[in-house]
Amino acid sequence: MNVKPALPKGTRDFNAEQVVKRNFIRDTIVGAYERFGFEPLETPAMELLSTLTGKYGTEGDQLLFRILKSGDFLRSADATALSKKDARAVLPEIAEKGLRYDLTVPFARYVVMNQHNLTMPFRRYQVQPVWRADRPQKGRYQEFWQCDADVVGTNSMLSEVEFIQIYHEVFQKLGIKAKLRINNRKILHGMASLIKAHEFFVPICTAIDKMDKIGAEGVREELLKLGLSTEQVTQLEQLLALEGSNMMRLNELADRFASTWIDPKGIEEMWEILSYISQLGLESLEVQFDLSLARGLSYYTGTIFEVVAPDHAIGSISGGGRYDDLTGIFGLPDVSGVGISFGLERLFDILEEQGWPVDFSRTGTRVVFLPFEAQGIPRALECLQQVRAAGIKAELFPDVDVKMGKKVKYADKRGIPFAAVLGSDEIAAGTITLKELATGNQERLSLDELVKRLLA
RNA sequence: GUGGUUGUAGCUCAGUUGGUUAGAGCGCUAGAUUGUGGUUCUAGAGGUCGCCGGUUCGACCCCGGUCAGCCACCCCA
Repeated sequence: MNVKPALPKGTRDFNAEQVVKRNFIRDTIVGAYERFGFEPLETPAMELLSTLTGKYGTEGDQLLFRILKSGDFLRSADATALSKKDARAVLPEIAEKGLRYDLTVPFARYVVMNQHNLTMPFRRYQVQPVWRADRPQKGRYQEFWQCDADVVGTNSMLSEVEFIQIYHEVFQKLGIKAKLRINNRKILHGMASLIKAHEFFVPICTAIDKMDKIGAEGVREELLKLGLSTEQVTQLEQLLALEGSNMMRLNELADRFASTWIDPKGIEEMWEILSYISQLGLESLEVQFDLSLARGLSYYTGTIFEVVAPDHAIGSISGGGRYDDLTGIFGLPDVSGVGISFGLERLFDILEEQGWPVDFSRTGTRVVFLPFEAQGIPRALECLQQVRAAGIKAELFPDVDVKMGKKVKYADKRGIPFAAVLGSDEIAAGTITLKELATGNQERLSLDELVKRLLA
């Protein structure tokens, strides 16, 4: 009986070319992280559900992949829960582990577990896959890779400033035109308080976040549907419609907050960030203080980041923010953290669309040795040792019985630029015939000459 | 999780109101070419029409279900 080979929904294989390209993105990001002093961390694919649940909002909890207990787990499960056929009641009985949903929560767990061994502020980066039971779409997968960096143990806005510098560096190196949208949850809270509708904080955020998708009119309708009065909505719209530079809008907002005794903390934080980065001259990254940015994981409490590529309709390519109490849930209060996360596959998709900043054609095997018959193999092995010792990627075509035409064809199909032919003539003369596939030119060379030629 | 849409050869796609042996291009294999690939020519292989069930004398085609891709919503990298 044959099973039909298939992949689970929302997962993919990566062939050689894709892996090389993905590694390029990964190396670019990791290189930036390391230059900023972040050190690596890896955590398990699975975490206890007690670690994961409740961190991502009700939506997020539904997207968690749960792992069934081993063994005859139904026998020990609570009978009444099972009899109700209520998944929510049964799940805790039959599953205690889940696949991680992001890298930030496992990081927070790690920080708390290792708090006595970590020197604060603690900075780490982490590049690993995460899983979400979401419905797949373009640029949206059930298994995807995140490239995170986080700093915990400092309230300083310099952390935010550093992440903006990292954004600048990474997108410049990748050649992606990027726009960083930045806001602060505290400012959003202030806005909700200003219109005296703080009890609607979360739905207000989801509504105004849709600004660029459904427009001002659509947002207005959503807000009214929440039960806000026309005056409240109008007041909110005035804030969202503020014009001018980042600083001008921030100052205007500060005035309004001050006149109504609203906590200015968020404003101050944003002001600090914006003034630092204005001195850094980050020309190739557009930074936009955007009051309509209201998304992000539910644990964010301060700064929130989102990066979009304006030339590509693929959603956000990076997100992040500050979380004041993520470690508090695990028993370590008063440790503020801030982090960002790049979505590897979305960056990949963008670069596939617009082209890559480097040429990957020279990354594979550079020369393949083609002995005519078995007598050529010892000579080929000897040559290969020397060629490889010189740092050249080289391989041997192992089957001598096939015709030379097929051997050369192998080189051609693999995209190997050079074929080194070893026949009885060459062996007798102590030479190698080196054929350049692209031109068809070939020349008889000594081994030293061949190495020199391949290094050119 | 909700709605829509697509699913035919390795790939991109045709397929007559349901009627006998389901086609094309590219790719693949072999030969022309027993020390040489890419061009050309010749021949060939490859499909339980996503899967399961139903209607029918008969289903790639109609109906139901299911799986997967894509799109919109929700949310997000």
